[in-house]
Amino acid sequence: MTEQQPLFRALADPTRRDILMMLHRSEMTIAQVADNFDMTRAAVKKHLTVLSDGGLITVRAQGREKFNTLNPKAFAPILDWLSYFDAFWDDRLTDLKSAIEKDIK
Amino acid sequence: MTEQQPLFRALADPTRRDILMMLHRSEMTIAQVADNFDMTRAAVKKHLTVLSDGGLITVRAQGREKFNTLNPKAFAPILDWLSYFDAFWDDRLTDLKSAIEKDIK
DNA sequence: TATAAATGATACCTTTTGGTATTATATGAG
DNA sequence: CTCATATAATACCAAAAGGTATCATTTATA
Repeated sequence: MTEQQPLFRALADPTRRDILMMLHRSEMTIAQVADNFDMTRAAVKKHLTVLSDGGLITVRAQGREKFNTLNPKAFAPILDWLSYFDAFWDDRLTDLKSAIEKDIK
Repeated sequence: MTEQQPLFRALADPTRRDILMMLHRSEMTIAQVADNFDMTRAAVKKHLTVLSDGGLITVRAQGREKFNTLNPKAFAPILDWLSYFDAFWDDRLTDLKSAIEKDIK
């Protein structure tokens, strides 16, 4: 079992979930992310570190800037975990299946 | 937007995720849940309260006991939230779609 | 080179969180 | 009724989390 705690922890804070939404649109430097929040860059940097620890973002240095990029693959373990609760999952799968089959026709 | 913070918060603790796994098998009283952990009943009760706040379990009183039951529907908002990151979602959908199409043949 | 900009690294503070201990209340069994 | 059992409620504690302030380091740029 891969360590899932850093991932769940990373998602537990609303600021961090907001950051992920932003990074979904485009990669951003720390300063750019910080501009969107009413807190210091240092605080935002801490959130980015937690997101990185959870594998949710990757960081690329370019000159004096650091570009933070969303890593969508990191969400997979959450789906895997959710799939354990198959009563719920089955309902969703059924919906999805019928939607797709309809699409195929 | 329904308040999703209590839900994400409830999932952030490993003990609480373990409790959900247990309740997936069958509903349990507080004492029964507590028997599975190396901590006091009071501590377990707190975790159950957080899970209840997140809508993940429902509690039914029967005599002097309280039966805690998993509420799988509460997971839905997480999937909704995940679906926002469609790059990830599309991959999963693609896999799912091919699996289903294969099944149809 | 001098200086501003972007980030890194600490130290520090306050609040929240996860936990215990203790006491009280309600209910089931003799 | 009496006593054990299941839970509730509260106070308390240590550690983690979220945040600020400050100073150092690296990199563009005038």
